[in-house]
Amino acid sequence: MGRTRWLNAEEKRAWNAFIGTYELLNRRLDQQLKQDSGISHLQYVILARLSAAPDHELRMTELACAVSNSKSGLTYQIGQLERAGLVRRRACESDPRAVYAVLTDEGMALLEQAAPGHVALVRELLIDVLTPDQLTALADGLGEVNRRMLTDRDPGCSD
Amino acid sequence: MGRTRWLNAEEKRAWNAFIGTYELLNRRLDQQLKQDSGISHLQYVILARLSAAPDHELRMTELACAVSNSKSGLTYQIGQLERAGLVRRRACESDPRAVYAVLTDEGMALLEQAAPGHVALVRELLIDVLTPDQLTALADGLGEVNRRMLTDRDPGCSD
DNA sequence: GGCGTCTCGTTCAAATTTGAACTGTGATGC
DNA sequence: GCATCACAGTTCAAATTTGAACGAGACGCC
Repeated sequence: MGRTRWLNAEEKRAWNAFIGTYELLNRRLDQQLKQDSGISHLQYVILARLSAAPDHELRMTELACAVSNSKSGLTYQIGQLERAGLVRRRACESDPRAVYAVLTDEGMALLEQAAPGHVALVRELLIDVLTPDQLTALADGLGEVNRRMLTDRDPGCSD
Repeated sequence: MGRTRWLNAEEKRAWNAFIGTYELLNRRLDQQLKQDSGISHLQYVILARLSAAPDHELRMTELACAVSNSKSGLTYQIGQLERAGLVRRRACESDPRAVYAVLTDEGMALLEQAAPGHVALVRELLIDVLTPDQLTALADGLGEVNRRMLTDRDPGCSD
C-alpha cells in the first residue's frame, strides 16, 4: 500500500458538505415531525416504508435493512410504534421465527397527515435548492454508492 | 397553501439515495474507526476540526456548530476525549464563561495514526465511486443547501 | 449602580442506540 | 435420527443523545 491519497480541496468540499448537510437536515426534519405529528424522523421513515410495501407489511429484518437500522434498534422502534397503535406485529404462518410489522389504519392516517408538511420541508431545504443537473448527479452518484455498499459486504442491517 | 407538491420519481431517487448513503456510510466509518483507533466517527470529526483550527483549539460553542452537534452532546464527547487524554479544556482569560477545547499532542498523534485508513475508506466508499462531475455537483449543491440552513434560522448548534 | 436579557457551558433525567448474548427454529450433512 | 450451523427476533446493560433547566457572567440601557 502506497502513501495516502489525501482528499484535494474539491473532494474535501464535497465530503464536508455531505456530512454537514445530513446532520443539519436530519435535525430539522426530526424537530418538525415531532412538533407536528409526535413521531421522530426514523419513525416516519419506518411508517413510509411500510406504506409502500405490499399489504403494508414487512418482515422485521427486511425493514431493518430498508431503513439502514440495526435489528435491536428496530425492535425498540416497532415497540414504540406498536404502543402508539401505529403498527402491529403479526406472526408468519410458514416460518415461526419470522415476524411481520404491519401498518395499522391509524398509522396510515398519521402518515397521511404528516406527509405534506414533511415533504414541503424536504423540498424547501434540499430538493428545491438543487438545480435539475445537481439533482440527477446526486441521485445517480449516491445511488451507485448505495448499491455498492449494499452489495459489497454485509446487508446494511449490521447487527 | 396549495396542494402538496409530492416528490417525483427522480426526486425520490435522490432523496432516498441521500438518506440511505449517509446512514450506511456513517455506520461503516464508525466501525472502522472504533476497530482501528478506538474512537467514534464523531470523535474523529471533533479531533479533525480542532487540528484544523488556529492553535489547535476552539470554543465549545464554535466546535458544536462546526460538527453540527448539540451543546450538551459536545460537553459529553469532550468529557470522553479528555478522559482519554486526547483533548484538554482551557479557560478563556477574557471571558470566564467561555471554555476552549484544545487538541493535545496525544490527540494529534492519534488523529495522524487514524487518518490514512479513514481517508482510504471515505475514498473507497464515496469519493472514488463518483465521477468528477458528480463530485462537483455534490460539492456545489450540498454546499448551497448547507449554507442556507446555517444562514436561515438557528446556528446549527440547536441546543 | 441596578435591571432585564442574552450567552456560555454544564447538569440531569429520560429516550434512544449499540453490540453482545440468548431463545427458538430452519436447514444441511452424515 | 441427530449433530451442527445459520437465521429471526428479542433482551439486556452500557454508551450515547436529547432537551429542558440551571448557574454564572456579559452586555446594554436607564
